[in-house]
Amino acid sequence: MSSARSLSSIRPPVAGKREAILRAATRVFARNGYFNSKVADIASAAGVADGTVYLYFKSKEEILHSIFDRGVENAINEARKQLETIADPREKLRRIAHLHLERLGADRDLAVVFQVELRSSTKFMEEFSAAGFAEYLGLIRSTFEEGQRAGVFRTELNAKVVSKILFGALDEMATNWILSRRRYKLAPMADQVLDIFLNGVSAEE
Amino acid sequence: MSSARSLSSIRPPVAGKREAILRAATRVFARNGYFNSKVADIASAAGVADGTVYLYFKSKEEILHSIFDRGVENAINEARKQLETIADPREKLRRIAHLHLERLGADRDLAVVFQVELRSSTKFMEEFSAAGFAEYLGLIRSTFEEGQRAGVFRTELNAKVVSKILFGALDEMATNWILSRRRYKLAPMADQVLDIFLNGVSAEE
DNA sequence: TCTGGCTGAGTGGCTATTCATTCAGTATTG
DNA sequence: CAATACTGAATGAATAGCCACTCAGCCAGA
Repeated sequence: MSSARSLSSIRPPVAGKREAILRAATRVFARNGYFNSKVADIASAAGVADGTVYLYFKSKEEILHSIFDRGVENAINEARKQLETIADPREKLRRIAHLHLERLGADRDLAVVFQVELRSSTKFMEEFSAAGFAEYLGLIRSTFEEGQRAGVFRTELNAKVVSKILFGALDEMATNWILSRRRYKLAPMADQVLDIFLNGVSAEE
Repeated sequence: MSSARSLSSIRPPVAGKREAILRAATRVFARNGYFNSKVADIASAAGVADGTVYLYFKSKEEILHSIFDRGVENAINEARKQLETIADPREKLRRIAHLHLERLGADRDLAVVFQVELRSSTKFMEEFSAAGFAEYLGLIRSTFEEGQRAGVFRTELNAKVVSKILFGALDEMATNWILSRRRYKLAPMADQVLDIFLNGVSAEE
């Protein structure tokens, strides 16, 4: 906390602070849980004073919201972009699954926040699901429907249910990965899930 | 609370109160979330004084633990019992899935606590998962392995991963059901999940 | 000197837990 | 049988500690 006068000013003049707080909050939330995390902890982890947090965020809750919003937005954008270059709906789903697990597997703290902290209350989840989550599920669903029209997926299946199954399976992989003390790679699980999933939903050849 | 002198003594001397508190707590946690629920709310919902809660439970957290413990124990016992009467591993898995969704679908408050409140922090989840959750996943896994030995499921699949997929899919059905404002029956989803799942894991015929 | 980003000690509100007290009901005594 | 003492479940007011958020000023750069 003792700020070296000359070095401290090297920091990027204005920007960065909001970002630093978000990153610090992700780490703190991941370690202690949202409700057990003190704003003071976040502030000190970010290297700013308590009050500074309130210059960038209205409340502790808004910090959590921001983490989620940024995360989902990035994920969806990235997915949308990559899907454009793929034609086969099966490969599209495989791509989505990979991105999903790669992203979470690359940042354990972020993963904890997404898999655990964001589900702390129905109120949270309802607000959140209204926002980006539904859109994400929708992305899976429309890809699946595309495959049904193309004849590669069984048409008698309910696309809504199917998309939940895929999402649920991936989600469980992520949650289990977090809770496991064994350190393994998360991303490769995507293929195992997709293998079973595609086998289950594919039309007869 | 005004105790009619003669009638009050008819009440079961000691029991009942603990149960009432657990039920009330389930409702209160489901509505407000664990961290936003006051012990005083639970007490008044149960029709007892604040202090009485502490005659039956060491702390607010222990109440949550108790709800979980009782729930998982019941679920596993019931599942084990029913599985004895079934031979076909495919039917066993179907049975498990049905029981899973029936149980949650029958008690929305309990479902909320299980799907949302119990995941409020890694600390909780780690403690909990150590206990009953792992056992539950194990039940699915051993059933699947039984099917592999019997030749009805593809033997090259990793049973651990497969059980997570099935659990994850069911879990997502339950969570979605809770968050949906649409009122539909949860239990029938089990068949849709199993249809795809079994199709995905079955050995060639 | 002025501006505005930043600071961090202090405030107010909140709530888990405690514990002195009450009071049925039950045993003991005369 | 009546009077008395005892027991412990239940109560709920009081406590103690916590922590999100505020704000009066500080300081660095222009």
